[in-house]
Amino acid sequence: MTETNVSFRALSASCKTCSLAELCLPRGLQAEEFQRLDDVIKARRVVHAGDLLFKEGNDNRSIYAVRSGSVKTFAITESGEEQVLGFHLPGEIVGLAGLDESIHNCSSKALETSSICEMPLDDLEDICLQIPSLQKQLLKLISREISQDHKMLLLLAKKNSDQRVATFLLSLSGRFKLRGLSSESFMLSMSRQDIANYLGLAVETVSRILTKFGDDNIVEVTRRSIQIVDHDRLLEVAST
Amino acid sequence: MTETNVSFRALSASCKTCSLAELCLPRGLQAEEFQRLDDVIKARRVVHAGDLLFKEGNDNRSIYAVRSGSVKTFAITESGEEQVLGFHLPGEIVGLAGLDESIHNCSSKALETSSICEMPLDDLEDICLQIPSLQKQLLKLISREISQDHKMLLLLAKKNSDQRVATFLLSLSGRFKLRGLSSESFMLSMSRQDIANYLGLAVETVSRILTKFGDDNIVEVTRRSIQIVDHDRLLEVAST
DNA sequence: CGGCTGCTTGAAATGAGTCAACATAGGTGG
DNA sequence: CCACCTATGTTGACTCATTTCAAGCAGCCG
Repeated sequence: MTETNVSFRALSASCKTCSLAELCLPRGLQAEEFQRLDDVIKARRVVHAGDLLFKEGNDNRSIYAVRSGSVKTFAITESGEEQVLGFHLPGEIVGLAGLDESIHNCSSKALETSSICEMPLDDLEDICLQIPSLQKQLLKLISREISQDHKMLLLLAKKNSDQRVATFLLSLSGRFKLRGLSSESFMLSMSRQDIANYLGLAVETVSRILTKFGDDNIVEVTRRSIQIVDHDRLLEVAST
Repeated sequence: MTETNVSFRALSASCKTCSLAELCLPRGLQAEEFQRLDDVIKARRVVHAGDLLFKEGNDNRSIYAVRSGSVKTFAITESGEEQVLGFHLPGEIVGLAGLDESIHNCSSKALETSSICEMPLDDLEDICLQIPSLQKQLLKLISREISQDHKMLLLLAKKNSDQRVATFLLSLSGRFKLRGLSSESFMLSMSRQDIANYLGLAVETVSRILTKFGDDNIVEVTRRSIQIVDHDRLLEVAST
């Protein structure tokens, strides 16, 4: 086995592991190390809209990589309502919040037909001990998760409804771009209900704002298809 | 060096490290391991109200344990406002969000005269490789941080102002209790401004609600001193 | 072709914010 | 030691953004 770094191309070529890019790419693993990581990963699994990836209270500690499709994570409040905590697109990791107490403290559901890779955490922790750079990378990912949550706290605490929706659209746009997809034209895989829930707004408010953005020629919205027409104005709205 | 587990009493006896209970206690480190951890910790440091522990963009990656006093963490928004992300009481760890990108992505400021232990992350990561249980414990702590943030997202997205303030008081109460302090009677080290900012409310709203809780004989509030009179009613308000 | 679910739109209700004035505590300096 | 000054906190009146309630519309599936 050679000592060359595993490139993004090589990762992508490996069917089982291509969605692990986020976990191992930034530091560049040695091929041997990469193989060890590869062994941990269970075969990918196809889920359909509404299927649960994992459930609050689950004792099966794993993290999941979205290969294709999309999922949402959510918690259930004392009063039984759902709180959407985040949406996860292809290439992103889900389940990093569930490392405590050996159980997941939130649930995850597929928004559409999706392909998912599962990595049992016990195994992952073990090879982290063997591959220091992987441990660092895992910590980084989790830390990034916290940063993301902090952005969300800020959004909920300080931004008005226009800013929230604009920020949401820009976040999706940026993440699509990162994965090489169109940042200006995409489909929403989540319902207005999910968006509203996530942004702490009423469905009606989200609907009204999308219509308004449409009237103002900032985006073109047709049902779940989004076309960002004026990226700059959207940016302006998001931070104003 | 004996192989006995380090007890809480032993930890507490160690001046330098007593606030590390949260990091090493739950799994019980061996004495030798404990010594290695102890070596990482820089001497404790006394900070005064308004002093910065660390600053956004700092390249000095460390986590901090609050030994006495209290601190807040906060981020600065694009428009220059402050967003309070959390308050940290004695025995709690600060700075877990800053492991990514080699910089802290939020800042931390002392709310009163406080004693703080600093642990450089590079050293901590190194000994994590030698002490697997410590790695798990660190992951758990970070994961708990995420859970806490999720609770906060839920609060900001779903709860009204009464519920937010009630939840806040109960959170403090519970954390004081956990550290062996009175859960029914305590001092707020943070200003109304900080509370309001944290809860996504206006100062006036926080003030009004505290007054109302006082009128309803749920708590007694005198400036920054809080006495919880009717814990059950407070619980009821928080979740209603 | 219904019927269902998800989305949009309008009108009315309301919770929280804003603005402004006032109160009190703690600190400073004459 | 007292008088003043500034910080922080409280209270009231008014405004407004967002929610709630209610109705109508459109795409989709059996």
